[in-house]
Order: sequence, then C-alpha cells, then structure tokens
Amino acid sequence: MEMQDRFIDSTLMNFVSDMNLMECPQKYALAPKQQVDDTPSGPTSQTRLNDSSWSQEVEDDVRTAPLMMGSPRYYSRGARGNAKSKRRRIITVVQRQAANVRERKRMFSLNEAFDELRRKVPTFAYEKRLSRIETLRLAIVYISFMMDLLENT
DNA sequence: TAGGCCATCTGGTCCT
DNA sequence: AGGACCAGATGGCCTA
Repeated sequence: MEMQDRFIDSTLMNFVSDMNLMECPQKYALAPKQQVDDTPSGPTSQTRLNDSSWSQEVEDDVRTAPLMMGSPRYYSRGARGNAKSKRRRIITVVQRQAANVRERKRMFSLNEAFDELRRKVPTFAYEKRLSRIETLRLAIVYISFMMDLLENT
C-alpha cells in the first residue's frame, strides 16, 4: 500500500514536471475587485423604464437602453445581441441592479469551484496560481493520466 | 507597452 | 414574471 502510494507520488511528481507549468514563484493575491458586496454601485432610483416588462418589436435603437439607465459607461450588446429579437425585455434599474448582484454571486461561486479544482490538480507549492483555463486543461490531462494509470495496473 | 487574466456590466435566451 | 445561464464588451491590474 505504501509502496503504491510512493509510486503514485513519484509518478505524480513526474507528471507535474512534464506539465511544464513551473514558473517563478509569486503570490497571486485575490483580485482587488473581488469584493462581492450586495450594494450596487449604480443609481438607486427606482426609475421605471417602461410600463410593460416587454417592449414591442424593438429593432435598431437598442443602445438607448443602457443610456436610459444612467450607466456610467457604454456597453455594447455583443454579437448575439444583433440577432433578430422579436420582443425585448425591459427591466427597471432596480431589477438590473438585482440581476448584477446575482451575476456577481454566480461568478463568485464559479470561482469557488475553480479554486476547489485547483486544489485537486497537482502542482508545485511554489508554482504561481493557475489561471482558469490552465486549471481546466491541467485537470483534463490529469484525469486522462489517472485513467491510464488505472488501466495499466 | 503589449498581452493575458479577471471582475463586472449588460442584454438575450432558456427554464421554472 | 423572474431567475439562471451565457457570451460580448470594457476597463483595470500585472507581468514579460
């Protein structure tokens, strides 16, 4: 049993060495913006943007929505936003802020899952913190490696 | 200074 | 109707 553990340990170390993920040590503190507070930063007035929650056939002038909401900066709508949307959902500022808070919490839990995954994949202690994409790719390789190990023992 | 990474905002779509 | 999920855009931080 111990022999097998040692075998796996040394194999793991070789595996990690092969991953070519060794870089200079540095602490990768949490991003400065990582404060998940529930206090929205935008305007707080409960401005009703529209009477109905869905607008009628909105075509081109969709850029007005963020401006109407008093957004401090301009956000374009992304590629999918150009798709022919029959009916557009109009939400209040309060609803938008609540959605932002939910989204922050969702991303926070996603990052927690990434952190948990980082702890599962083997890396050297002094190695710099893996990025999300590095974590996913290393996990894929690691799982494949372990499956091969199981098949060959 | 360019590029990578990340947090955040936002609107569209899907689902309950 | 509203929440979850998704993806694009943007700006800030950090490193080579």
